[in-house]
Amino acid sequence: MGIEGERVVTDSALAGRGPAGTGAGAKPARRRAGRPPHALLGQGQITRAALKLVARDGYKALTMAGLARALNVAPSALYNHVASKQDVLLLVEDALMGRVDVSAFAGRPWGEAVRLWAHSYRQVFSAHLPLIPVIALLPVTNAPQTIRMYEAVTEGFLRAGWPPEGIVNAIVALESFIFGSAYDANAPADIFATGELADRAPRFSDAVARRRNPEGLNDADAAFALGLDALVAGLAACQSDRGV
Amino acid sequence: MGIEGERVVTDSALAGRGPAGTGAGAKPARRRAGRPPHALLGQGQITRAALKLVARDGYKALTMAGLARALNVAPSALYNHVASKQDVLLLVEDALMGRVDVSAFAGRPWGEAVRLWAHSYRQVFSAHLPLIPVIALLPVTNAPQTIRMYEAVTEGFLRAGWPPEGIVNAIVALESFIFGSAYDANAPADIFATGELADRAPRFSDAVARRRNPEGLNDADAAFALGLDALVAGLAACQSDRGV
DNA sequence: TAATGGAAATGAACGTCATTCATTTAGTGA
DNA sequence: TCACTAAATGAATGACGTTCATTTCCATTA
Repeated sequence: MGIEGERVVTDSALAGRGPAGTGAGAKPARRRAGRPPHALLGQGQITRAALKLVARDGYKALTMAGLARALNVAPSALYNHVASKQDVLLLVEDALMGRVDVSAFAGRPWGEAVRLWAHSYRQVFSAHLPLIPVIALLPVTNAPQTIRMYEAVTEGFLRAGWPPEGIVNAIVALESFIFGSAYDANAPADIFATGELADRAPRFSDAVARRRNPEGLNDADAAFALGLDALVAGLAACQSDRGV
Repeated sequence: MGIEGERVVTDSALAGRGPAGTGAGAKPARRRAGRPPHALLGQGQITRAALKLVARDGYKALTMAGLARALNVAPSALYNHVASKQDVLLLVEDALMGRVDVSAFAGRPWGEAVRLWAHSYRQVFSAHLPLIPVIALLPVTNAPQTIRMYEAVTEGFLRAGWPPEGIVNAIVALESFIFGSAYDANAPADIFATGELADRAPRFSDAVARRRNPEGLNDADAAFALGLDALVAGLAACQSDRGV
């Protein structure tokens, strides 16, 4: 909303070649070639359209053609603003990092802050699994929201008395657990169904059948809570032991 | 090696239509259409060829066409033995599970066994990142090596006195950490380079610069060792506290 | 004011990839 | 012996990411 200039320009720039007259409400409005009076695209619009598209139809629908359609633009127009689809994923990833709640590191005790951050982090990216390789493998350079998050977390660790030399490794360890748990949160309920091979794994099949979770937690949430408790407790203990 | 019947059949079934005569050493040997005298393919051959292809050229090269070429077969022939490329990935995944060392669960103390297993598990799949979504999201049914691994791990937990109700959650928590760490093991060295935005994240940039690892460990190995120690210690502690 | 250069759009085309289908051939069971 | 099925080829298809020539508009400069 606000003065985006989009609608005005779109209306005046429509070609008369539309399939059925020039009805103002016509959806598949076409534009003639050439640079439009005002810019239609930008990294911001692309990012927002990608987020909306993924929210509605999932990552299977996030194609350059689909994204262009959502923006009412030709696919090749996107390449004036991003170098590749990877670039789009990077934009989306950074936008999502802005949704990770790091506020607890400002005031709460370390253990509680880590837990709240980890839950938020996992929740955000559980719905965006295809971005996990992007986060885990691509440099954070030029990803301001991502850097902002790391800064807030680091501040929290420092405030809790962590030595700077050990902070990054602790964050990476927590992040690794969070990424893996995000995958697990999307696993089907029957992922451990042994089927015909049950008799070849009697103890495992029994453990799967007897699996019990704390009240109100599903399987994935219970495993995450267990691992997170263990990691937080273990890290707090390791912090004092482990010299540089 | 052994009586595979492959070579013999291949030689006799070659069509004389080869580009340059019928030289016995001709590489692009073509076969005429129709069912061959003896089967050329099977899930075993496909799995082995896929593993070899990935080992040589990586997952980018693991295409149905490339796999068919490695097997000296038309791409469509593969679909007589697997339903999809996902199916191929599943076969490869299960084969790799056979390489994960679970022997420590037979005799060593629980903490040491978990550590050895986790290191082996991470090492195997660090070189096979594209399989992680497959492991994490697809049911283990009809994946015998995978089930074998879980059985061995479960046995180790039971032997250490773990209550059956809590074993699966503990395994899932460890696995999540292992998967995330496998990604991290493939991250570039400069993944945390903040670049131009360094001044907006002074504490994080400082922590990255001052990062120090135990002797002989690179960044990824150090973070993995730290998190694994914390998880193992934390799980051992949680085991007693946490009732069902 | 006219000319020029670059930015931003279209639309056509390309190459890769997974997958399907018609066809051919060989083995198997009735 | 005959039908059926299994297992191969080769051609075709439809997505998808990406590139390129072309067109149009704006901003800068002579």
